[in-house]
Amino acid sequence: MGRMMQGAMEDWADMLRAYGMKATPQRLAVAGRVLGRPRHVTPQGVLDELRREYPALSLNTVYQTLQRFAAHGLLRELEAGGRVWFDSRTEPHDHAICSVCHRIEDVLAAPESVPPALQGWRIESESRVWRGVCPSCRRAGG
Amino acid sequence: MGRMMQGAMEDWADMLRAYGMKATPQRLAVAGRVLGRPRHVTPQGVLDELRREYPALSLNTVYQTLQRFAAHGLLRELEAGGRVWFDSRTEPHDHAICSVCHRIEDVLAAPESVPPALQGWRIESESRVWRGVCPSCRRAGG
DNA sequence: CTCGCTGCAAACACTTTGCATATCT
DNA sequence: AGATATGCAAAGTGTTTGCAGCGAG
Repeated sequence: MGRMMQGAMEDWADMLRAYGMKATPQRLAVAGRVLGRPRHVTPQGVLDELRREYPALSLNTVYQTLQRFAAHGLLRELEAGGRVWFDSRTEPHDHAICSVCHRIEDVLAAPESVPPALQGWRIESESRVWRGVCPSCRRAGG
Repeated sequence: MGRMMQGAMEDWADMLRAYGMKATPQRLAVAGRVLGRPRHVTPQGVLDELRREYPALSLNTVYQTLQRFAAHGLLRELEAGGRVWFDSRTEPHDHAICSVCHRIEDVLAAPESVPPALQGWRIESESRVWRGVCPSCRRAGG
């Protein structure tokens, strides 16, 4: 993402309004942190990152903002490790979760067909998750 | 499972001891309810089922028992809908979750190979989950 | 008898809700 | 001005922990 910060912020403001959301400073801050490059974040994590810049930002607002973004398809919501995560990569893809550092990594694998056992279902989404130890944690002696 | 209850209970007791676990009435009750036929249960759900028979049974004990079973490979642990589930089907398989009735159904699909993007990982487990509306909820107007 | 297990209750972690105030348009 | 968003705090859920007493081996 080569855009300058100021330009990007303006983009976010316009985009929020295009989706019928008010462009508040809090939402712009969250958008600037989360959207535009692939990331996996939790609400608490976003709050921690933004607290220095926005001391009054509340966890509640972060939750609502992320959920609103997800509802508009700007983020994908997923759960892992008993937490909710929001993934800014919107194209279909899968995930690998490290059981040591708990980070989530995108896996761009070939899509596969829905198995015949699911005849009669109306499928809304599919997800594949691998769990294991990531290369850097293996090196560190995982 | 055509066995008689008493016989099955004895089997569980022997199995528990074989795994180094004491064969307490609570564990036998949980084993009898959960093991031996394919089921997806939550700790609270198991407690609800057993409360009539074991009024003093505690949620804590159910948690510990299910986790102990999972640690020995008698159950598979998975999370969905912000809850922990224990799956008594131990062979590799996938899951479909109904977004209306929230039930989890087993999907016996052909296994697939680990994508090349995961080179360098030590893979511990793989899971595929489809979300959608199950046939009976569709019929009911989902 | 001994060690492990159970049950109770409190502690935890994460998420949601209610409402008065502040802010965007 | 009007509608919506924010922040605070409290309530809700689900899970884990601590510990005295109990019970299986």
